[in-house]
Amino acid sequence: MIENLVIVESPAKAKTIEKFLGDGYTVKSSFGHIRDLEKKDLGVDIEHNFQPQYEISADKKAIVKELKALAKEAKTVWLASDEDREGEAIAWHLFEVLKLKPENTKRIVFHEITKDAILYAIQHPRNIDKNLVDAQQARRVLDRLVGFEVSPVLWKKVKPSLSAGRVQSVAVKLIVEREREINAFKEQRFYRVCGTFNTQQQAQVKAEVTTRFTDKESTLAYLESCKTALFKVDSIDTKPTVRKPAPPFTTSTLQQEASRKLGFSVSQTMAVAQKLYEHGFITYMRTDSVNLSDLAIRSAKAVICQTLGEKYSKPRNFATKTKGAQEAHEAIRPTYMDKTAIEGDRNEQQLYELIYKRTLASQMADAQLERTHVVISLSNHATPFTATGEVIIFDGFLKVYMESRDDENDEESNDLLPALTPGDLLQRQIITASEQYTLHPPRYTEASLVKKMETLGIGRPSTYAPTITTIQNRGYIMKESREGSERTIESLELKNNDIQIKQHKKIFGAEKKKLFPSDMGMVVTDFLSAHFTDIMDYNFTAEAEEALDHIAEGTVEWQKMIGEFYHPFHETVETTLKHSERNSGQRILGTDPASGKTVSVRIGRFGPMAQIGEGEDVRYASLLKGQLMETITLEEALGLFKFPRNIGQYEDKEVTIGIGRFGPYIKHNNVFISLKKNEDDPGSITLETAIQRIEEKRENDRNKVIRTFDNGVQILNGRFGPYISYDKSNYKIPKTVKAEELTVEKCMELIEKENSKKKTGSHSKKASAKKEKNDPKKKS
DNA sequence: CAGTGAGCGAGCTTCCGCTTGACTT
Repeated sequence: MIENLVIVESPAKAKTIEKFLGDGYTVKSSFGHIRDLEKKDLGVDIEHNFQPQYEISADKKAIVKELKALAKEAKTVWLASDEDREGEAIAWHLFEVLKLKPENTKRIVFHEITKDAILYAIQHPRNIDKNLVDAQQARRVLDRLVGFEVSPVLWKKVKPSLSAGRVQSVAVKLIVEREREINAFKEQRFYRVCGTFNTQQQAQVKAEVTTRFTDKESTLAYLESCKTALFKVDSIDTKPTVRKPAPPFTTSTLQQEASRKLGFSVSQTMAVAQKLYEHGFITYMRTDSVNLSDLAIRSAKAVICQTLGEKYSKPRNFATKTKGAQEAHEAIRPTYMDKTAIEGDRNEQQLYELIYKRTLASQMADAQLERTHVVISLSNHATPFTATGEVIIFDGFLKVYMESRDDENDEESNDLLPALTPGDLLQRQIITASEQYTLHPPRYTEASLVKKMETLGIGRPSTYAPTITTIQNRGYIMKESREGSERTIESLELKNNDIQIKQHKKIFGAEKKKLFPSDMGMVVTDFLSAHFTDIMDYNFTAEAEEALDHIAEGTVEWQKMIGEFYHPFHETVETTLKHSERNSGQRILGTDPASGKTVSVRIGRFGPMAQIGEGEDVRYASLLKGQLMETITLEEALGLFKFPRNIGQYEDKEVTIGIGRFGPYIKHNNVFISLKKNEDDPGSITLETAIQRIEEKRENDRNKVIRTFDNGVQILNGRFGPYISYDKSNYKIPKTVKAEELTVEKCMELIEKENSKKKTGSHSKKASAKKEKNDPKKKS
């Protein structure tokens, strides 16, 4: 017999709370939602007022069984899921599934995991808020209807297995639209003029001309004026400014900062944060709130006063500005502010340090700065130089932490300007005019996409990372790094009385881990935008949220809201199925000069391809990585048909260059070798480089086998280090063992161990259910 | 692994948000 059963969403939370509550309380976790709409079918009975058809999720059967048994013998069941729409629904589903009785069921909520907060919650139970539950049901049903009615339209009109949804389709659209902005961007060349000057006291001042010169002639003319000009300090403007610390982390801002400062992907950030959370180092990592508990604010204050002094302390609470924030949790912060560092691997330590500093800084005093703006005029030209300097009067929070920005530019400004007074004459040292190009809008990174989605109110802290993974797995977008191309840049340098023209090389257009749309992403976005304008509208979610609020307030019935959306929506689905053309994104590029036939591109069964001619006597070629149907030229397309191409002989065997399913390759003596992605161009690779690749491949193959035993066991070198191969299966080697020292007996032992582990694993229902769920059908 | 792109039809795919492991060639 147990006295009290408390059910929360997260097991880590359960452990902590159990400690606070002590004897008489059994605290268990539901592991999130336990029930969902039917997995296979639509799961919504449209005929009967959109009645949802729920089933216990396959991976929750065991936990439901356990909770049922415990609930049966408990005197009181406390439903302590999160205080938001989803949490309320979880409580209600638990109530229904566990067949709880109203008289011994209590609903409690707390936003912070402290003893006081939990004891207070126990003192103030309430009932399940059915209106809030209904808002969740409406949200769930809406997403199901959109996803499961639009996706099949794509299967018929574009390609099987594609997906569409309220969140993912709009996320892809953001990437597609940005790519088109970039393609439409006309870059402009200009000259940026910078100079260094000396004061009478030989102190240096760096200054810049803020107006841009668009051509070389006017730039040269300006430099000519500089030759003979007198430079005079015209005006000095000094303004005090304050800088305020950023609020503590939410999921979104943590993902952004970890990406900028540590180079983490959003899913990596979440995985590391999960570890920190499980070890009790930080509070919950999926949150949209910037709120800190009183306890946290007090202990931050104590730490700041003790280590830095009282003048650095400024306790504050931040207001959440994010659209649709539900604020069921605190901001992400260290559990204990006096813990400046933790044990763990490098990533964990780095992320903890980031969270620690951000939290501490948020409770610190503003930084006091003084910004000085100096105008330096020329005696013979109207366009002045300006110099800016910034001096920190009081560093405040900057002592600890400084937020990074997406558009970090390397333009240096003077931190410190020498003492100047208006009328001072300055001595020109070097003046440089360097050629520059205006920059196209930046491509999204994973983290900046999350930021954009958050401002649009699309997606939730728990879904940002999975959504980005999904649209990559579906092939709508790719994360890629691209090497830019080298350009020769000119700079005009005025020194003494000479103007010298110098040339140097600079890389342009390099991209690091940026999001690019695929042809499929573009075709699907265009198709959906043409037929489902409302769902593809960036405001769709925000408007839906507004309607959900009315349901939560109890002023609108959830089925009414769904009905108003569904009927016109379903009409659109039907007419699109009936009337729209199959869409392959076909584009006519022109005519092939050799044959006079039409050259076009479209998405075929195996992806984007180019085609010469139609009907009989047609030739096909796959597009290369990095080529887009939208931007490929006729010449580039024709180039694809020059393969396979013989480039010579090596060891009396032909060397040919071809393009296959996995991109360009070298074929020699029936061996295939991939070209190096960024170095080798299939159109121009020389025999010499090809031979080098062949030799490299041979060398790698030689190194691949570390050892072969008589019974067929091999120790091989793989992408992730050494591993054991036996009977067509691979087995990992524990980090504690050196691969070279493995004996055949030890190998067999490891194989046995791994095999027995697998057997027990696949017996559990949990494991097999998972397998169906994730599988990005990519990779081979 | 590496040349593919017909057409038919069966049977499958798909959403968003809550939660963790399991699993890595």
